[in-house]
Amino acid sequence: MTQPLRIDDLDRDILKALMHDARIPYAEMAKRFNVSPATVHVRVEKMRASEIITGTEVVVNPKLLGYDVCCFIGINLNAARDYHSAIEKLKELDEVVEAYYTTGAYNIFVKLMCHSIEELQYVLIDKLQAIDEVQSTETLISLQNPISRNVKP
Amino acid sequence: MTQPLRIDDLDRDILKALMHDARIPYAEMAKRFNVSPATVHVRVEKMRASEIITGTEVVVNPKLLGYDVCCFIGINLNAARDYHSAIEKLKELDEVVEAYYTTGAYNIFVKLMCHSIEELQYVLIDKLQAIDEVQSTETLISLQNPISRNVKP
DNA sequence: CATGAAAATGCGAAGGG
DNA sequence: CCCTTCGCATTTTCATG
Repeated sequence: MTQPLRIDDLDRDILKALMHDARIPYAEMAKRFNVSPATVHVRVEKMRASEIITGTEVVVNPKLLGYDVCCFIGINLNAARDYHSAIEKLKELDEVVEAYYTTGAYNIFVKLMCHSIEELQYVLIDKLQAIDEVQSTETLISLQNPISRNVKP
Repeated sequence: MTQPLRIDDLDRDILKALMHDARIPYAEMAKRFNVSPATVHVRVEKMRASEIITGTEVVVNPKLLGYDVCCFIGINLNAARDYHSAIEKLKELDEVVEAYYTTGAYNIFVKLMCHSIEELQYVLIDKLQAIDEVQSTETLISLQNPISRNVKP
């Protein structure tokens, strides 16, 4: 896996198209980029094999699923060595959708999605702060998400 | 749009499957959930129409595209009313992949992806801090991303 | 990298519980 | 009203040049 793969402009174009719509027909990309559908197929397979493309997923609107509250929480641990066990416990909380090991003010930084402020309060107090390894937390509530996109290939 | 749509267990199962693999055949979901492929089709169309599903995308590995540095930056603006114009300028920076309007210590919170620490330094000093509306920034570098997933339908 | 044919999948109409 | 069966159209996939 992960050989030092060469990505050319065609790969980049295909990738950009697929990052915008994973179900766009190969024939359409072929027409757009002036190659045959089979060539598109080969390139996509190559990028899957080299794990540049790791999968596909539908994009959902969390609000319409009832997730109205989005926030970030900086976590300080009692001891830095508690990192791994803390992460394992965070994985069990469905509300934690992202976690990062960070330098700076916090040991762990997480993104949380909740149905309501009440639920956030419950998750924060009774689930997150109930974790032994957690020493303190700092919460940042997001009111709006004006930019959300992927890296440029 | 967005009528108060009822989501039942079948919808949830289909959604979960599609969030894991947007190209899973309807026939396979049909077998798994004991309904006909056409029913799966109808449910997916319903969720697309109600905008619970807003699209599909391939999942890429940013590291293999050369994006080795991920960080979060808290931004304070000179004045809170500068929010909209600041966001417009942030949109023009390809390295800014997410932005949030937040309560608490910062006005705006962004996620940045860069190819290297050198590029981060350049983006931070010559692009981000060069924005008139920006008063100060605080950077949080992510060394690892042990949790990354979607909300539970 | 292109061609073309075979297999798989998506799609929508029409009918039944 | 929702689900299913069925047939056609599109798309993917692969062998060959």
